[in-house]
Amino acid sequence: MSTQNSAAAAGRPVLVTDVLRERIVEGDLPPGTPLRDVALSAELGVSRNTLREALRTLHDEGLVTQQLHKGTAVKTLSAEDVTDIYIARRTLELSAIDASPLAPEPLLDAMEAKVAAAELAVSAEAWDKVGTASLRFHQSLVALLCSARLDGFFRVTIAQLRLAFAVMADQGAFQAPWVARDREICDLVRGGRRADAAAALRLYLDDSERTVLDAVRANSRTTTAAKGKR
Amino acid sequence: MSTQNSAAAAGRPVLVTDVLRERIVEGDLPPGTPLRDVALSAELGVSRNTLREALRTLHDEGLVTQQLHKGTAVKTLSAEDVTDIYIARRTLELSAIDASPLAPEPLLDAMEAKVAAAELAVSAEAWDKVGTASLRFHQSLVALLCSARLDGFFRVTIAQLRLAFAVMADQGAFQAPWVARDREICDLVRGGRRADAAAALRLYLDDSERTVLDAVRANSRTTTAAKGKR
DNA sequence: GAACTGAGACTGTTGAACAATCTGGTTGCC
DNA sequence: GGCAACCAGATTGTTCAACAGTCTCAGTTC
Repeated sequence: MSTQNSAAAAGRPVLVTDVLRERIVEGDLPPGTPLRDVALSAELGVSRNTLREALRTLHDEGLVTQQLHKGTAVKTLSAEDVTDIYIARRTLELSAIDASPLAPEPLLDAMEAKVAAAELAVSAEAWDKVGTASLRFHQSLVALLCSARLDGFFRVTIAQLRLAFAVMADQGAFQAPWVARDREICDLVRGGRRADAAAALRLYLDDSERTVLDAVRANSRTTTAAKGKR
Repeated sequence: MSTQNSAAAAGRPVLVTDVLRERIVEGDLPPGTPLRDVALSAELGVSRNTLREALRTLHDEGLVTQQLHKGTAVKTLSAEDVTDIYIARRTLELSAIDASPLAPEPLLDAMEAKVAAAELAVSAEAWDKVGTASLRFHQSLVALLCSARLDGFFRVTIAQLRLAFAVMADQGAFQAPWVARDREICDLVRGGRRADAAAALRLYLDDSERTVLDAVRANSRTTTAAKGKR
């Protein structure tokens, strides 16, 4: 009766996986950080085997890299990863707009609620929360497709994208325009103007990809320079 | 994702995962089969912990179900799973046709090669191979999107679909028309007639979904009846 | 300065052990 | 006879300790 499991029964490995995933996508464990199983298992109070299971799941989710006998480390996104992720985003999000006329009303409401939440974060100037809130809107957009599998894939993909966010310089108030564009897209979808919504989303994703790519390239330059200098 | 490095650097857990996945999608281990770790680890010559890691990966891939303290079993697809999977198929495959004009030529050649392989299986009357060969064509279609992540997701999704194939009555020569339609779609894509290709693929997936749904429903009826009788 | 070498650290994997939980059958009671 | 409590075996979830294989890196040697 020590720790009540409020939700459905979850084994320890998934608990540990959730903790580590949170730390990684939140930037607490920056890309490149080695994840030593003996140290982590001691810190989290679980056995090495349990921790290894968690690391394997994170590997399957693309959040960490595993090299035989070299261990596990938080993944550093390459430029190819970013373009790959944005192909997936365009595919799913544009398809979702296509399918929006068939989507049940509650899902559209949920989508609007996510935009509102993002706007709230902006007006509260909680810049560290804005990026996450915006991504939640895009997640709810994909949810219009009504496929749990696509939802899960998109969630994992977005988590990977946050690996890049973690190393980006904090943009502060410069994040507000993204939310305004989220609102525009959301309203166009709700208004049934699919073509306009798709066009706006396309531009949005192009701009977003460019921004993230620049950040990733800048980061890779500094890290390789640091390594070279050493 | 997990089965990429054919050459070296493959730990035992991924080896075991590959073996079990193969047995499952090949129908060797039919849906509902319990996977007892102690027996399996002995049979495969690995420790229980190693086997457990493999089972977790298969769970993450949606090929098995895991209930706390009730163990692991080969997943039985529900009707909802099938519709879910076909939403994903429509989303990815139709998007791939949209993107086909931008796809590099070698990928289009590879796609055509997969159709030819399927046709070869038909003319050889190797009916047990035809379904797999056809799915490989659809995999190569999605590959036109040029996203490793989408490729991996589609591979996993198709593997789940094969769980349904495994319980379907062997249709023998009735599988030939599917390959003819694959050929038609392939040629339309190569000819740049995207709209026609998309229309043909849409009909194809509708028919395919209906077929699989019927099989899954028939199977669930028999299994529930059998359980009730017992 | 480059190649060899050896110690230490870490990973990969195993086997045994124990607690918690599920399952099916048995007992006892009405 | 039917039903509930219950008990024993089986299976899972998790831990721990151990060992071999491999990598890293500093020190040594030429």
